[in-house]
Amino acid sequence: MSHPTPLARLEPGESLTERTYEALRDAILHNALPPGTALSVPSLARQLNVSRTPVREAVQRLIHEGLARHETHRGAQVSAVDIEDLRQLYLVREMLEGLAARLAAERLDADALAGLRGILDEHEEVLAAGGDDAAHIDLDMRFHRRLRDIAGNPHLAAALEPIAGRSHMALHSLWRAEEAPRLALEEHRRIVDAMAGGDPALAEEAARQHISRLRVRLSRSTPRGPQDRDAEAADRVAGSEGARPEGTGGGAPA
Amino acid sequence: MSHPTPLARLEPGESLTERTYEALRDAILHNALPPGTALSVPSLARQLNVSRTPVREAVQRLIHEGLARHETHRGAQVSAVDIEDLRQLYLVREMLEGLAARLAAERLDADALAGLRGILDEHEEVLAAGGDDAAHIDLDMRFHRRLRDIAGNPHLAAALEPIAGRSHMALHSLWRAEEAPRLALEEHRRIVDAMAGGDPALAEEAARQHISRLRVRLSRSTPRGPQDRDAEAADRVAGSEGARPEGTGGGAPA
DNA sequence: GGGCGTCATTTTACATGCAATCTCGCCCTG
DNA sequence: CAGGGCGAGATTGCATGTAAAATGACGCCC
Repeated sequence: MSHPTPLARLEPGESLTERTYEALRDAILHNALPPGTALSVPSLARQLNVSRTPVREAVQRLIHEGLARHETHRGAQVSAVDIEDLRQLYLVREMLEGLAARLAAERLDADALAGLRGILDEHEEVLAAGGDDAAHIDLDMRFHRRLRDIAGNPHLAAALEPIAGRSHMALHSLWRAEEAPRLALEEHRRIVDAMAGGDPALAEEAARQHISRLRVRLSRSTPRGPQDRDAEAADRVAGSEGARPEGTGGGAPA
Repeated sequence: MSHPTPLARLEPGESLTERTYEALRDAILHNALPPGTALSVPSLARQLNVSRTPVREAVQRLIHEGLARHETHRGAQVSAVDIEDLRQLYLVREMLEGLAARLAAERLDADALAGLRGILDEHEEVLAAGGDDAAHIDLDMRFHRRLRDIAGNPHLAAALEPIAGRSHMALHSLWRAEEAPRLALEEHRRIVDAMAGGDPALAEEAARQHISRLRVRLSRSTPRGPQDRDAEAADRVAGSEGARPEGTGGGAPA
């Protein structure tokens, strides 16, 4: 059996456009269509056995969300998220995940808490079973997606979704099953604990620190860092309780 | 001369899809297509003298950015941003505008500063000349858009753009040329002053307070506010210098 | 007179046609 | 053998065709 297409068959349900979009999106986020892959509309249409129209619309949606890039008369290709992109993405994510955690903490109920804990437990199992990178990234995505669902602010979710998506894309090429996954899980736990403890401000701070540390680890793993010095220091020092509400913080006043 | 269409003629330049999108977007943001207006693809195509394809794609883009809503087999219509939406939008905007102001302050150069000050001056003139709501809203949009351009983070700009767009849509139905425009201008000035003073943290705080106060004024003008009490108090007290970096802030730790 | 089924119209969602444009490999030239 | 131009094929961008579905008006029956 040959594998001319890495795309999952379209699942039944919504419109063709919607299903095509989801198939492509999942393929990209799971790295089945790695960055740089050309997204030729006619070719995808043939592979998925649909006409070009829904594929075209799905690809445009991907472009809007930044999962693909577009050049006139040259078509689309899966975005490459480079280190600088990721750094900038994390700056935005830090604010938004913090807000999401705060709102989610304010609205937390038993079901929501159980759902989050369930994801954490699954995550723990995956890590214990030996690190499967893809599985870890998937659980990371599910955790954060669940969190913003609980937050109950659709505008926040809409803003955060593409940013989180692009962040996760980059992980496929950056994470080599080191310590990072375990650190991430620990930090997820800290967020959930703050939420369960009924402390929205602490939850916000924990979520911000989580992203902030991802950014710092990124800086460490790459020999670029100009002004990342102080951030690294903050990461080394920061305890588990909400230190400065500033999280990343700008420089001191002139 | 009859006005069968409130849509500006398509401006020459980019692709038809792009120009159609911009025409529709501007019409919505300037309230030429008020919330609830049906966006029938064939009808718009006739009015704009293009085929349905570019119109369809433009409408989908609007939907994606939240300027229009979509129901299956029922087409799209211009979104209605209600009070609750606006409150939730402001929560997100507060974080993002704060980040934008901080980043912009860090990257500020003479040109950028002159550009911002120019907008402020124009704004002052408009207010002095007597309040034209539409002109004010337009300048407000231009100010914030310029700010995020200066910030130089495309991911932030992409996240903020639709949120700011929807926020501004709502103003058409909410602002009745009272004190709000002047307050907004004063707060814009405070942001720019902090940036000019080389204080990114203060700029961030000023931007957050700006949005936070918009939200509080919103709560005051509508008899809803459940937990807005403390926010109103904060607004009354807050001085011009960066008080708590928290801005809106959650409660104290348990 | 009011509720209900029916039908015409309109629209969406998808399919396909087509010209202009781009890419890329091949061949010709020096 | 290197370099440049050329042409074949593929792709984009836009236009249009079409079945299925929804809406709303109309008339009919009770």
